[in-house]
Amino acid sequence: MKTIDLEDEPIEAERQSSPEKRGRKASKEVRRQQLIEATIDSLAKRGYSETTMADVADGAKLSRGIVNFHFESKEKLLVATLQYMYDEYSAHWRNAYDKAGVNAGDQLKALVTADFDRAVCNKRKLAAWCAFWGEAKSRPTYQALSGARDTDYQNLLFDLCSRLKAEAGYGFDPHHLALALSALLEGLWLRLMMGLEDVTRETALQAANEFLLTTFPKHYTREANGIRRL
Amino acid sequence: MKTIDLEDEPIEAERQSSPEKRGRKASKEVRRQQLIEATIDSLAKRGYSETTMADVADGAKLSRGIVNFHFESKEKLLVATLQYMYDEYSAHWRNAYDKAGVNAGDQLKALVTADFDRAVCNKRKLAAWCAFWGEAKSRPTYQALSGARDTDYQNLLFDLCSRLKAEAGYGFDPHHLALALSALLEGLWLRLMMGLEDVTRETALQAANEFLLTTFPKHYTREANGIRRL
DNA sequence: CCATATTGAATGAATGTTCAGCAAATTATA
DNA sequence: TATAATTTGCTGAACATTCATTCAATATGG
Repeated sequence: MKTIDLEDEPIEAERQSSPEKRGRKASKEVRRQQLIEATIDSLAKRGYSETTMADVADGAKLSRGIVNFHFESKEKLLVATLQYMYDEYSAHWRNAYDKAGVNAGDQLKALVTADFDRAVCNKRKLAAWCAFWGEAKSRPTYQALSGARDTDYQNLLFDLCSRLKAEAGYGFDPHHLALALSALLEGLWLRLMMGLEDVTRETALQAANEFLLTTFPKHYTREANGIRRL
Repeated sequence: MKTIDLEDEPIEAERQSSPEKRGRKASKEVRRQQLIEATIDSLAKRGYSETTMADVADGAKLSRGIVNFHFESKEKLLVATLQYMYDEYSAHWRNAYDKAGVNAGDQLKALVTADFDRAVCNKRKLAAWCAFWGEAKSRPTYQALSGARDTDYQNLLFDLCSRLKAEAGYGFDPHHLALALSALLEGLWLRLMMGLEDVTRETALQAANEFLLTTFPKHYTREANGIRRL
């Protein structure tokens, strides 16, 4: 009855098998990317505190000193990795938003759906995000980048809540609701990452949709497979 | 217009200034507790990866070897600390629940309010929780204890959602809604911990109440200061 | 004194960083 | 085209540091 939880790609998948110069001598950018991917792997597999330069180098099948050559220190590698994930996530939701048309209901639904897309929401990435969250409080450098749902995202949610409220005369406070919504999404990510219970990408999305349904009853309706805008 | 955000107690507050034997030779239990508090301090101040035995010992104003004497290893100290926070949180919500009477609406409101009580929801504790979350995925030992909102809590939320639904004929799926609610609470904690934006305990609680209001419109009503059961 | 708690220096393992040297790619020269 | 010179990417051993753990010596309270 439950779709055999789509265990996302194995953590160590050969990701960039593109024929880009592999053996020796790849371009600076290719190597940096390769090392960043290896870092995400390591964060996901061993956690922040046990991610070592050696493990990253091994994961990239390169020598020990390589990271200090392309990045300069472990700290800078980690910041670059976080920046990469941040940029990727931003591009992802902006893209979903742009494709959603002009209707606020559609736009909000698109944002929520995008959040549980395999591209950004898989064990590997979620584990890496959480590793950074755990260190963010005590590291100013991480703090700004750790909240994937940043100011832009938050403002957009607020704008959408306000528009839906104006359209249907809901009684809620759009500020509080936007905060609740982004917290809900992040909380669901956390649950997914923990991997306890039987929470899967599907159930998480259903829970988020349940929120949309009960909060904006005049905008959405229950469908066989998710929700639909009225 | 905004209450000067109640910056919770300073991280290094002299917590147990009780005249319990302080100088030399305290009982086993007193020392353990003292070291656990120092561990929470360190986790909050420096994060998991930079929490060292030396820092814990210094924080407790004791010598370097002390932790290995009372706990046995760093690992066991950390597990004991997590267990302590877990027990404390559990006792806190159970207590709030027991005091809430027999009405499901009151009980749910009590649980949500308890979640933002200073006793369990302050920068120090939230930071410590988050430190563990960041390591939980890669450490089976932490995994079970890291989800403060455990199976019992989740089941209770489900039960309450179901009862409210039965009382007022709401259309939601109680499973999904209970998941959404617990994720919302955890997500708000995460936001509070990050300390970005202007999210305070008050705004977080308001956002959670906004959720209750819109989801259970027949049970709660907006009040000057929060919500009230109808 | 005896049992127990505590100290703090010593130890050894783990790990980030450095760097001299090597090799592949690229360019210059004949 | 062949060869030399140079740049650039990469290696891995050596080094320095940090840190958990051990333990012999010491202090304390009963």
